[in-house]
Amino acid sequence: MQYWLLKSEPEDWSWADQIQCGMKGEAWTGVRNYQARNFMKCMQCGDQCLFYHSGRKREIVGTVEIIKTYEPDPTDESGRFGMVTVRALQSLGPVSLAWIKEQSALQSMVLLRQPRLSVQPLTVVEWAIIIGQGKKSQR
DNA sequence: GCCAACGTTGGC
DNA sequence: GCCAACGTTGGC
Repeated sequence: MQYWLLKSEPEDWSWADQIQCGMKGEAWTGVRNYQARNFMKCMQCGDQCLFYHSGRKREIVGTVEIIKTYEPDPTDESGRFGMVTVRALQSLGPVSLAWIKEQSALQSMVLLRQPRLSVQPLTVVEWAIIIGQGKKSQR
């Protein structure tokens, strides 16, 4: 079981959108970066991911689960990139990028080192710290 | 709106 | 195969 972080511009695909499609989930299309693609190829059903809003928001707002592994992305005409399918698991109180930057235990997160990478691996520790904070800051 | 970081493209 | 030019992403 692996942990990941997925980034999305809320204007394109928001946490509210993700929740709205419920148990059937939604295809995570549009990744056009080889490093991100390679991480998606490693994903297995049951792996869990933090859902991060990039752009204006810059915060983690929930978790999703992989329910379908890597397959070709029909929105990619070149045929080079693929997608996975994810469904919403739970909402979290927002965990902001600013907060993450303040945590000494989170300084090695890929999010801080490679801010442009849209699919990233997480360590169990990073996952646990952020989930803890997300539950604490809920409502 | 700006800019740094990074990825891709294309000429050589 | 190198590298300059260019485009995109995303934080500030």
